[in-house]
Amino acid sequence: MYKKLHIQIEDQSGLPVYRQVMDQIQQYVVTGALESGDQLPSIRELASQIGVNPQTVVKAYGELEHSGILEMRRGRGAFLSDGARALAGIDYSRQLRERIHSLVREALQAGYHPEQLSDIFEEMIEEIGSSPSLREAGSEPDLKIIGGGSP
Amino acid sequence: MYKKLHIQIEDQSGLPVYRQVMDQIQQYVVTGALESGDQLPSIRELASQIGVNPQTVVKAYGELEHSGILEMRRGRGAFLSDGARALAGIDYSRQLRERIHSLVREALQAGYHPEQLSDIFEEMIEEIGSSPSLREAGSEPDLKIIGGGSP
Amino acid sequence: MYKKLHIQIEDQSGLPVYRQVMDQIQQYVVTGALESGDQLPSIRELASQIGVNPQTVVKAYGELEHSGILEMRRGRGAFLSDGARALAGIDYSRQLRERIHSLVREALQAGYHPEQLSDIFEEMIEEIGSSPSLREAGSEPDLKIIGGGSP
Amino acid sequence: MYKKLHIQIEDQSGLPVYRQVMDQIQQYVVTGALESGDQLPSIRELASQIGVNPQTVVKAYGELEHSGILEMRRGRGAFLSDGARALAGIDYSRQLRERIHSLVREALQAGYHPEQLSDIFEEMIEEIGSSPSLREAGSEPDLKIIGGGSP
DNA sequence: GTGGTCTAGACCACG
DNA sequence: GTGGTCTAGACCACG
Repeated sequence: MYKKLHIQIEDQSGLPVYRQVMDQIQQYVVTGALESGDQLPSIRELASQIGVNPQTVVKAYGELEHSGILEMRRGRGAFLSDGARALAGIDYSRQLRERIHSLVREALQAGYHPEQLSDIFEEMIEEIGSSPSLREAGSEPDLKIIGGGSP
Repeated sequence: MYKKLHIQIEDQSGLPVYRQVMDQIQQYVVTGALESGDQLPSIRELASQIGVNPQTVVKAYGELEHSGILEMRRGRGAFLSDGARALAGIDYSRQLRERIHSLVREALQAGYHPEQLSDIFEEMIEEIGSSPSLREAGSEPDLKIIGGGSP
Repeated sequence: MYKKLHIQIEDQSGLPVYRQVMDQIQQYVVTGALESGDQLPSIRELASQIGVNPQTVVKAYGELEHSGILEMRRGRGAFLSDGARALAGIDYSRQLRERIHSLVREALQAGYHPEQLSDIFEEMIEEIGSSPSLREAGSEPDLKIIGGGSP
Repeated sequence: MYKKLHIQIEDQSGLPVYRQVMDQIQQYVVTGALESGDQLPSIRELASQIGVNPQTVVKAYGELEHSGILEMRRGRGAFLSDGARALAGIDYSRQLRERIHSLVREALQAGYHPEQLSDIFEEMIEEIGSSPSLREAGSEPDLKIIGGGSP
């Protein structure tokens, strides 16, 4: 009935959990993995999946609703709004390139050698790319369609 | 008498202010813009400069002291410790790996292929790594020396 | 649900309040009165019990967390870490040596002969070491268990 | 003209420096090493000897004056008052024994073996007792008479 | 001037 | 309920 999200929380990052949830959902929208009308997991479902308190998901969904990306329909669930993609922000690939750019710039400035940096990247890509949860679904590796279309 | 820091607080980032202060000072140390023995702005000075309560800077400086990067000298000020660069480097390299990890995870999760991602990285590393500005002007990017030499 | 601590603040001692709190909790751990996994009073609870501002307890708990003795779990409380006893023991033994050092220095400085001092020490050690109360009742001297077992 | 004091400041103790100065002077009085009418070093003299700021000694002398132990005579110096010994407190040897007693009790309770404790004591006594600054003066090892009697 | 501690009170994130 | 961060303001120790 809804699309299963793979949300991963990092404790070290310093970012509030609800924000990490928000960011990752928003990212799904930006990449087109989630589309207008799609149903999200219920608050309880997502909370238990990622191992946090339901209130934390309530907060994340609430913020997304506030920004117009999500619509909570009482008794039915959470759905991506019509304008979701436009609201979710700029082109993800541009955003991604910018993040990589500033990361690389900073690291080289901090004294890392290009080869070192390259090695770390390759190591991470291999490590994460070969993890079982991502390997299956191909081009949309972290999204599985659980039920049908939108309501 | 001390080195003026350009610390930029972003309210949107979700990171606590004291953490942003810590991270940016650490970045100065890692890039070599701040060196062992250098005096930092006083707590009150930095607090008023970035517009926060002194206690917030106390917290940031205190954490840096805990990690051995800073030395607080009562009545005299805050100074970079002898092993500052090495210690900051260790911290930074851990943080860098975490940032790369999240970035890669998110990108793969969003549907990028490992090869695509790898290509973008290599491209960025080559582009930035070959720019001449990094090896010259980049070493003291955001710092002005106020007053005389170090104490 | 948590172990009630009897923390006594001495205004005359010259030691900061947060330090007195730290030292006394550490003492509980070293003597085995508090063990790994035990829950401590909440910050607010302890603060109101000893009549100080919560921030003061935050500082004490924070320092103990830094030294690895305590684990703060957001929304759940403060718990003694796994290695608490070993870590507290290291700290304590350092402090003990310092205290003995000052005491001996002061006494010699005040005119005591090394032999006199040595005699007093041996006398005390023998007197206290042979008292039976130490091996029985002494192990949980100031602690009452509130509520059920440990979490 | 005045009695030279050997004051030793310990940075780790957490006690304010001015208080360590006070305590040690008071101790000299209690043990009889300093007597009514004796002149103390000047503020500057003592400050430079122990390596602290003169204001710190001002504070210590001020507190001792406040408690009636010291008399500051403008332009002449600092002298022990008539009632100094009575005001300085109880018999030092009793006080010393009490400190040793609670230290030993605590350490045994914390799990130290009597032999361990004894070893630490002997080690400290030997180490400090053989230090050159204490070896010379015999029964009043840390006090040298610099000038004559009281004014 | 410098850092260090503490209070009273607020609001947030999380369970 | 729990801990975490921040403010405004005070006073202390030290140089």
